[in-house]
Amino acid sequence: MERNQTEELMALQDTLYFIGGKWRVPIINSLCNGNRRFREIERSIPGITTRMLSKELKEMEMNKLLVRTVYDETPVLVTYEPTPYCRTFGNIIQEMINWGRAHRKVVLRHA
Amino acid sequence: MERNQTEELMALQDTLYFIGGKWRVPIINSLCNGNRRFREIERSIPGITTRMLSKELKEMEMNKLLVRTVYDETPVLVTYEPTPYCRTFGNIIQEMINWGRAHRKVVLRHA
DNA sequence: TTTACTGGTATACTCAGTGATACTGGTTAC
DNA sequence: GTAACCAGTATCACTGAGTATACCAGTAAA
Repeated sequence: MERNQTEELMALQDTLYFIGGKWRVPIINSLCNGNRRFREIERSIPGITTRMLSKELKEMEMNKLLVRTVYDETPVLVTYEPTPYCRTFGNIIQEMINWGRAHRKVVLRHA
Repeated sequence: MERNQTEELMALQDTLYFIGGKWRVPIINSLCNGNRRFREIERSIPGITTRMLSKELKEMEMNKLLVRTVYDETPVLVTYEPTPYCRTFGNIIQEMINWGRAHRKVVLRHA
């Protein structure tokens, strides 16, 4: 019981650490919704800056959450494709969306 | 489709805002696991400081996530009881625990 | 009487995450 | 020629979430 509680907490904190930060989850969601190009993702998440998006996408590429592909066309075309690993967050994100919908009236957003 | 995507994102960001911060989710989890007293909760979450726990518990009381009760015994006894509202995070937390377990090997914790 | 528990408060600090703004080099459309 | 798109980079500034450490009053056990 006690041991189990500790193990649960560690699993929980691993997850929290991995999706920590303000933008990681919205970006995963955007990719899973079919957005692929930089400006497309940027537009799909109001409030995010190019700087933060760029930074997050780089980290996510390193963490194997997405694959960045540069097509040598003209003009140059870059796509960000979510990996199957990225999609393992589907359940968490869906539950978060469910919660947000159910409690829309309660939460006061910060501007 | 486009409209729907925006609505989803807002629900998602509401949730993220509400459970934002490093300690909120672990505290909810601790309460839901049956921990009730201040030092008990504190011990159940390694790394948290009294200051952060105190701060979070106050906010959570204001947000109706828990009820703080002072029993006028000797020595004084204080309990923190999760509300049904608090328990609505059960699904999200369970999914986070599941994810953490499944990907234990991949994540590198900080410290 | 000294140690350790309870439920916290007080003060000071720090730094990572985020925001704001501007800019680049190339392409296409008007 | 100029305006707007693409995919970003470069600086600078900031702030508040989180850390570290110490402390308090009361109770109780050794």
